[in-house]
Amino acid sequence: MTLRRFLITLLFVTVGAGLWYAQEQEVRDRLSWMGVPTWERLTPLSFHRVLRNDGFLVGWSDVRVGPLWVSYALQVVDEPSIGPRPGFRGDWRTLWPVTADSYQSSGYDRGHLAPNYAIAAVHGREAQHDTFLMSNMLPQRPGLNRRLWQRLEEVVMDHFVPRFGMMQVITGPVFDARFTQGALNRVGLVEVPEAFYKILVVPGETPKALAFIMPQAVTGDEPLDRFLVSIDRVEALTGLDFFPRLSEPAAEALEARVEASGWGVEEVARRPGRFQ
DNA sequence: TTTGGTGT
Repeated sequence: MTLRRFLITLLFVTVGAGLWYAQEQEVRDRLSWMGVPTWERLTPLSFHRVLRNDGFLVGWSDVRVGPLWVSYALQVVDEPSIGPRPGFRGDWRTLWPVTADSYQSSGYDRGHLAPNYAIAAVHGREAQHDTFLMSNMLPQRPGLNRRLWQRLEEVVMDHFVPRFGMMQVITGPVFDARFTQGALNRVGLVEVPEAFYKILVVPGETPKALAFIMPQAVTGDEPLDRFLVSIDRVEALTGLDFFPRLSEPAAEALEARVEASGWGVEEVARRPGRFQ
């Protein structure tokens, strides 16, 4: 009798775990392309766990006390209706006490990784709410956050997405490898990145990709194409492996070089920002 | 405000 009860319990647990796993895979496939980023070599600095949000995924590091990447899809929206900006909020899933006032008087902005406007336009109000979780923030210098990065976000949604119809985006931090410049440089508990990357992919038979790395110290008026890099370069600086399900030849074709032809970058590289 | 913080 007890054995039978045990076997029935085991059956339920197995089926439940299987259903959870299948659903998790389905969500991850929908919010990423060719697999979520993973680590090239497993070290404490590259280890992360995946937080599921409405409209985007976050690769959360308990060592950096911040996200290592976010992944989301964008598509053309004819008449986006954007609700007002909700307030910043802590995320209990991170366990770390990072709250809305954690960056207070630090000189750093709470910089969105998954952006408010684009996520709200494409994925709706609940998703917009999730972009204001502190697990989606990193300390960003105002000149970068409000100016150069804002210009890049605007160009993605207003130029690249209409040009190609849809786009997969991965964005995140680059940390300084030097211990005192990196691991010890924190706002509260959160490690301050030295730069940020953004990878844009147009899926298809011959996928196209564009990658940028932008440092903290910018004026904000720089042309965007000054910051173009290869995906291999981003992988070397972050220790992450992007698009792990891509075959070796396809990865080589997509990641080894800067291939900006067809994107029309020069048309938008000097487009001015909205602020200041 | 398609980004934000500071000081009142």
